[in-house]
Amino acid sequence: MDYDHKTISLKWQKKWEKEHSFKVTEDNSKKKYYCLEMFPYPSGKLHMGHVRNYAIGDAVARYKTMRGFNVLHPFGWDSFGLPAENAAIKHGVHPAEWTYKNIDTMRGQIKALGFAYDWDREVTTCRPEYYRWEQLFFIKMYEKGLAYKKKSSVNWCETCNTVLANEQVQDGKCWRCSKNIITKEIEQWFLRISDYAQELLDGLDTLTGWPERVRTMQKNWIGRSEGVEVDFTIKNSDKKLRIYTTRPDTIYGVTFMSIAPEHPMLSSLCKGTAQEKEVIAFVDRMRRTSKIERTAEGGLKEGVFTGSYAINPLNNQEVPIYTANFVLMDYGTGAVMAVPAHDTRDFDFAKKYKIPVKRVIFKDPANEELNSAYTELGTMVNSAEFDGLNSDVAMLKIAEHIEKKGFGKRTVNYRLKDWGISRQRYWGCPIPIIYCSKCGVVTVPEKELPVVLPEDAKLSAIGDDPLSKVESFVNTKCPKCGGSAKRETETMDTFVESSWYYARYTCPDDDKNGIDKKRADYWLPVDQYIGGIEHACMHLLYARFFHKVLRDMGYLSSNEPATNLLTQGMVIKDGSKMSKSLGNVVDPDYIIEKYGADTARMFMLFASPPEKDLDWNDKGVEGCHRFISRVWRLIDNNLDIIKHPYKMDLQEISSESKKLRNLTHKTIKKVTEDLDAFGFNTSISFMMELVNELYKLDINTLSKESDKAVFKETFNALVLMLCPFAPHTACELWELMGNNTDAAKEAWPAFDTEAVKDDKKLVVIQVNGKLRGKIEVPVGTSEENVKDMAFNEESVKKHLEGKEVKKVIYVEGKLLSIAVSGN
RNA sequence: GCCGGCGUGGCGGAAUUGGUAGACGCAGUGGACUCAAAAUCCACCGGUAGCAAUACCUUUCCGGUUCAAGUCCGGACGCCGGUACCA
Repeated sequence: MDYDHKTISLKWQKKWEKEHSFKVTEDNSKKKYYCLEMFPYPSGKLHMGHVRNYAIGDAVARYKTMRGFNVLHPFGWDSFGLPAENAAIKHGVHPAEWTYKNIDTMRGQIKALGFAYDWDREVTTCRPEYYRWEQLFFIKMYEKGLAYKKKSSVNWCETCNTVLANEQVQDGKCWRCSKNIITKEIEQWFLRISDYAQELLDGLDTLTGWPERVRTMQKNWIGRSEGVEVDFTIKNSDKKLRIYTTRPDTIYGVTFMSIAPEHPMLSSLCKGTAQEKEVIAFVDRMRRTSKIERTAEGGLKEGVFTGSYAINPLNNQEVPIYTANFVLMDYGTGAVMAVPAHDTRDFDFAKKYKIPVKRVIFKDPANEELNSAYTELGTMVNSAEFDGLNSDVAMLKIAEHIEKKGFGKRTVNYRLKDWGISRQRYWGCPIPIIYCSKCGVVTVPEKELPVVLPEDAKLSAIGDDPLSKVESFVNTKCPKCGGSAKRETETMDTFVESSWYYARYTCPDDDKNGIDKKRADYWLPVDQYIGGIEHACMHLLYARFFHKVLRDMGYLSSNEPATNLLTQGMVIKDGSKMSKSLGNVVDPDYIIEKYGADTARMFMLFASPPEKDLDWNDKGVEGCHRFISRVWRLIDNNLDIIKHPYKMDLQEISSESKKLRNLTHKTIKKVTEDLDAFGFNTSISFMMELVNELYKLDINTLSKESDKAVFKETFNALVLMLCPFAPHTACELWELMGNNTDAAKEAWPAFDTEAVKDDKKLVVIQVNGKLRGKIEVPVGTSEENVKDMAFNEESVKKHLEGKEVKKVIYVEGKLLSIAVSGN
């Protein structure tokens, strides 16, 4: 019977669907294993990156199932977001219609690949059954002070009268009307992730199952720094300007100050001075520049003198105050002391505006010319009583001095900013807030949740705070006083939905609290999370934050969402990332149709290790297809032996069979070990080697029952090992081989520790590091005997003639290295 | 600029963590089967010299440590990813 991938795939997919084969429930008698791939945004059709992600996850889930774990492997849709709205604007389809259509298409594709998902747990984030809980969490966060409103800047297009996402800004211009965009300050909702900065940082040490580079990236992203806040008095005023510095040791080298253009003190600093006009013009120009442009890499450092001076509390020196584009209002205090001698940026700025440079740290006190800022440690000078100290010691002493004198205090700062979640968009989760002219900001009562996204928003208005134009939505009653009130018309960032979906999967039907603590605690944390490296900082940090918030609100008990993380590489074709714009996209449907789901999945795992980028190659796919067909033919041709219940007597088997058994068990051992380490590519290559050997075997030599039993044992193991990679083919073969059990539920084959033992070892002989011979020795041969054999080996002997042996090193059963001298 | 990562045949990639460099697959070459082709099966397949045995070279480049380096250390070059000028 020929290998017919279409019929086989369909047969098993139907069976899995009908029987809910991968449905799981909590079972305390088994060890749980929660395997999760990052859920997709339903953008239209599946791309190869998805196939790769889910092929990896499915191999893990199926393998762990066979290893006896109670495996939770769910799937869902991250279905709120900008592309649905863009489609609405462009094609006039309702975002909901567009989204659900895409979900149906993609679900069909996923099912055609035969992944072992528990479809009874499917979650779709744009449905009220999902987002109502998000609204509840938001309200609880608001009550705890974790959600708050503040003014914050956004990209604003004055022509379209709308907020733009960073990706909608192209070269500082609006992507739709190509007009310049400006920075605008508006009131927005924030989640206080900064409250958890220290815990998020400390937690990284516990995440030993995460890639080191993701932990490093998050650490840098959180960016803890220890420094000092110091108050500088303004000359001719009783006002003080507070700055933050991580380098108090350089404070005697301050020659000017820089403050952000948005700094609240700026207008009073320049008021009535000769510079006032210039400052106002500068601030206005900064406002007219987009956020992106202003903070662009390698951007020009510029600023203007405010006309005011500050007094350095340590030496009473007067220094000019500038406003500069590179000082950011939302980090530290929005003001910095500038030390050009010891800070690169300040150095450039001082050179440009001819501000004096004063050195306070020297490496070598001899006259060193300064061509750039000296940022290293050294000896203190020009720093009053701190002269002569090492700068690292001075850093501490000066900080203490500042605190003692009341000039300021030591503080810890984080780069991590609070998470702005307001979006002036339609296709998102409504923020459950009501504004009442009498009662102010009021939360929607729990029993009135969900605040359902109205379906009748005008598509033409989408992109321009659309909810504000749906009167039936906006106008409501105040839950407190009953008077007329207005709803919040902003929706939440879609990163909010993806911050807790993994918890919802544990109890997707819960209608009491959103998260059923008992079930959540059984399954969480996720044992293996799999997804792209691009989510290293944003999604993965938000999810960690949310997890801790949910824990503190009593919804779950664990501290982190996922114990192990695998970051998979991109799918590349012809040297660049597969993308529609480059026209190098390979359609998964075509591959499934031509070669079958098993081949498509196996190639994804075989072509490269999971963390690395995968180079797509049509011919390579054929290689995997050939392998699967080779296994099929081999079994199909020998079914009469394989189906027969032969008994194995290890005393009876021939030396040929002993060799085969040795190879089989070694293969089981290696495949198992590599699967535990996600070495899918090497696992598959070991199976290929086994199959290559089986093709060389002369079946006619299998005369004894025990030899046939060994042959049969090999196929049993091979087919079971194939399950995580090519489940349809493996299940079909298992059935053909006369088994009436489900291969996917069978126990993973175990290797026989006796069978993997070799009775001979190959010892490699090196002379002065060069390979000069190989000898086969029985296991257990003494070092002396190996040496004797090696020194008598012809190929070795001739390299030793006339030379003095200086050193001989023996690595048991592996290598003998001889070091000689002389010619 | 800063941070993180990578560099092995014509190509994707292996290499027991310092111990035979190039497993496995693709492409290629030769053969078997076939009227022929496809499919399939078998063999070869880093470079130079040689009929051959073999010798020398070879993991981006230069240097170091070691009996032994793709692997460790120092430097250079190249590529990829992240990026919020973080005081």
